[in-house]
Amino acid sequence: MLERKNMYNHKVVEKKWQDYWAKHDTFKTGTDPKKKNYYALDMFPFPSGKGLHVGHPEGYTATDIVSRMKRAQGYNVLHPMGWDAFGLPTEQYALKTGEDPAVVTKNNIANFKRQLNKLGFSYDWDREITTSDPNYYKWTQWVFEQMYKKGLAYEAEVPVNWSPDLGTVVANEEVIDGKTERGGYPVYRRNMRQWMLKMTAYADRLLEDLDDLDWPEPVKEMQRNWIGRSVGAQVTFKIKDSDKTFDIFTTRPDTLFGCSYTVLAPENKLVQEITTDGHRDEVNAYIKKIESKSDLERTDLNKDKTGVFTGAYAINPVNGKEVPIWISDYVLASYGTGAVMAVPAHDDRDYDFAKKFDLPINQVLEGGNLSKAAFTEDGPHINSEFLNGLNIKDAKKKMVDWLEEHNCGEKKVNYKLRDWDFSRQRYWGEPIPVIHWEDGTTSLVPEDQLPLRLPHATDIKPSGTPESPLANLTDWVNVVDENGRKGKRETNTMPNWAGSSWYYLRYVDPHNDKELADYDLLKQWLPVDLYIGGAEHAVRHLLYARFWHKVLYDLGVVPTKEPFQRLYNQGLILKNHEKMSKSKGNVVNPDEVIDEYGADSLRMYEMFMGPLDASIDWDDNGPASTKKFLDRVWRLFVNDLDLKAIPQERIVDKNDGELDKVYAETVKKVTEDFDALHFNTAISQMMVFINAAQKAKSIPREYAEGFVKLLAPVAPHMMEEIWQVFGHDESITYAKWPTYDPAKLVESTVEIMVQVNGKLRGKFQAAKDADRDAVQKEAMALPHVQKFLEGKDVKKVIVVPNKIVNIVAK
RNA sequence: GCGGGUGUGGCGGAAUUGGCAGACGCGCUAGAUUUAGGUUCUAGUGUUUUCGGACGUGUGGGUUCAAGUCCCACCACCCGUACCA
Repeated sequence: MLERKNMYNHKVVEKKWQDYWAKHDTFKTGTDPKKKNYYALDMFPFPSGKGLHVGHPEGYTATDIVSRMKRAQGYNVLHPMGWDAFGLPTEQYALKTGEDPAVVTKNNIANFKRQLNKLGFSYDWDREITTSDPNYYKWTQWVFEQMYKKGLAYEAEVPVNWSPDLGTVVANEEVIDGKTERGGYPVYRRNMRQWMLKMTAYADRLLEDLDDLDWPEPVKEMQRNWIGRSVGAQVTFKIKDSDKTFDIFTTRPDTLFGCSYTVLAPENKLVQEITTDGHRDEVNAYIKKIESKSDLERTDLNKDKTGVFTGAYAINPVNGKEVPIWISDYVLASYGTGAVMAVPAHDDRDYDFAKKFDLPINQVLEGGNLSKAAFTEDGPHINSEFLNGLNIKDAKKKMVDWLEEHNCGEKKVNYKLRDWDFSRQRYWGEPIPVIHWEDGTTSLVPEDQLPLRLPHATDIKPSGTPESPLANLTDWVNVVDENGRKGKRETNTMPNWAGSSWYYLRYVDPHNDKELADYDLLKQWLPVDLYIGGAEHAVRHLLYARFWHKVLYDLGVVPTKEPFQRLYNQGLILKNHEKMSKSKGNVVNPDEVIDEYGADSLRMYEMFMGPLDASIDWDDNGPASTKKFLDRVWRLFVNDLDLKAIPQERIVDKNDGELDKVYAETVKKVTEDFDALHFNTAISQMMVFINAAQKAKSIPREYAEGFVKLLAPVAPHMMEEIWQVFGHDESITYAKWPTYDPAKLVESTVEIMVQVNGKLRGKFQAAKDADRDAVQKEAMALPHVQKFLEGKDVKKVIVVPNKIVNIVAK
């Protein structure tokens, strides 16, 4: 058999070009001041031990295609990659195996990087960053210190999931039905001193600035709902026979006359102080019982209301009536003031509770049927003295005025958004650079001593207390200042979200050891032009990053109000309609796909499988189908039957016009679709072009080269190779992006559809923009149309120019 | 529960402002080439049919000359739900 030495071999060719790109620094970020800048960013991965799965390359290929197109269109392109390297899974793996988390992380990163490079992504690796690198987390700590100085970082008592059996705090995710996932031990909510970031101080700006962002509307909507701004009133209730008071937040101050009891969160400190002796046992038993419930179980999933009476009474400020104070788990200490007034006549939750515990239901709005359900709609107020007859809106205003006048309440804006619990009881995270001194004061580690390095530890076992494993490292924890004052370092570390809240800034100036990043460079590159990542990050990561960015904006560190101008969320890749997971054994490994079909085929299939934002089932046949297409492209353009691969003879200098229209359509559609991230339809258009080119007698060289450039962002390795076969010495990367002649798109004739009563009955060719009456006449004259008009009166004829004629007949 | 999303052939999907439903691909069927085929090429492929047509975009209503697209009600599935990343 004849050895076809030049036959396309993806293993050889892909390696060849990956080496070429690395050797020539092809993807080094451009700095040409005459060019415009474009920043294409991927959500950086957590380098897990499992390696890349096929979900990762979907978003990465999308930004890579845009980056490659932008380079060809004459932009300086910043397209970096890095590692979200701290995190719980690494810590737990290290614990289980006794390995050093730093070593585990290093190995995982090396594996991820190898896999990414096999996919041919055009990253500027000179800008690689790792969140667990002290040179990086120095600046994460620096940002924390700025927040502390501005009063945005503070300490508070916050509930955590405490597992006494594991001797550690566990993540919500690790809790299943009130038991730990590992071992099935009980979990208790207990309060702990935690570092908090005052994100609520930025709630309004986080809300308002969403409007100007080029983000999917649903993502903006989810963020708005998460922030959950609601306007209402804060009302102060006095406690009977006591000088104590408590505040409640309500969005319905107009119903204050209907308040028949109040409810405190069981964790509310006041509970212990006001509970009467007769009810103490019951109250404490109740608190004990709900300790293992999550917020979600306590509120929304909670169908059967529970609660107990404290024995104490509050005074309704508006009418002086005594109302009982209950505690119930449906009131959360973390939302509002941790206390509510209950108006069972006009609130569903209160209604359920009152029915169950036989509490009075006082109607203060007219309407509904209170024997069946609460009445929550608008109507005239009754039994409300000065509010009687008013609707909700007016009554709210009048009540707020009254409360302010009488010093027992005020208008108040409340947010569902909570301050960010910034402490983790973990080893593998950024140390919080704070020292607690024996005299009760707290100080920051001085900026010139940052980074505060995470101490190397061979034993990262749980401390057995709610503190992190760092508490075991007494050499590190205990400090003495120059005056002999003793102190202890903070043992909490930062959450994984910290490093990922600002990494996109560091890529701009990754080696700067004087500041987080140079302001002028940030000005050149921000905001990020395109940010792509998983939809699971739609709310939290993006909200945290926006918050940090705004803090840095206020500090004058960054030049823009917002970090990410354009955002896009890729969907999930499923297998048999399920999420891929090791336990289900349905994980598709990109290494194997690349080995068999090549990186180009994998990239192309992931882009062709459907819209980028959809969650789509993986088809094992997919990469084979795109390989088949790429092989057709190769054979159409390259003759590799001889010793040396040469362009096919059908590629000629003369243009006979046969492919003019389809080529122009293809350049237009591919360019527009790439910009719009509609890669599946762009690829389908390229398939249409190849189908046409295969049938054509000859292919103009200009069109062949133009097509190769269009396909290069998707299948860069094979297109580089074809480009070289076509006689070019330089990489295709910076070859000018193709253009088209719009005149070639214009049609002189159009096909007119003819309907009778909305059903298609015929069609005919007509000149473009033909006369209305002539088109109507010709449509009605069609024999097949005539058949359906027989014996009927034509009532109306609708003519849509160049498209359709609909004849309405009865 | 709440917030957000998605439902179109056997499968993944396509379809400007409402205007030819099913582009492109997978799979399947038939044929050709090949010693061979997990190769390549050609043709066909929504269901049904008395071959005129009838039916068809999750379900049930509605608006319109015309609905996958707009409106109302429902069903199913997916993502998030604050210490997974």
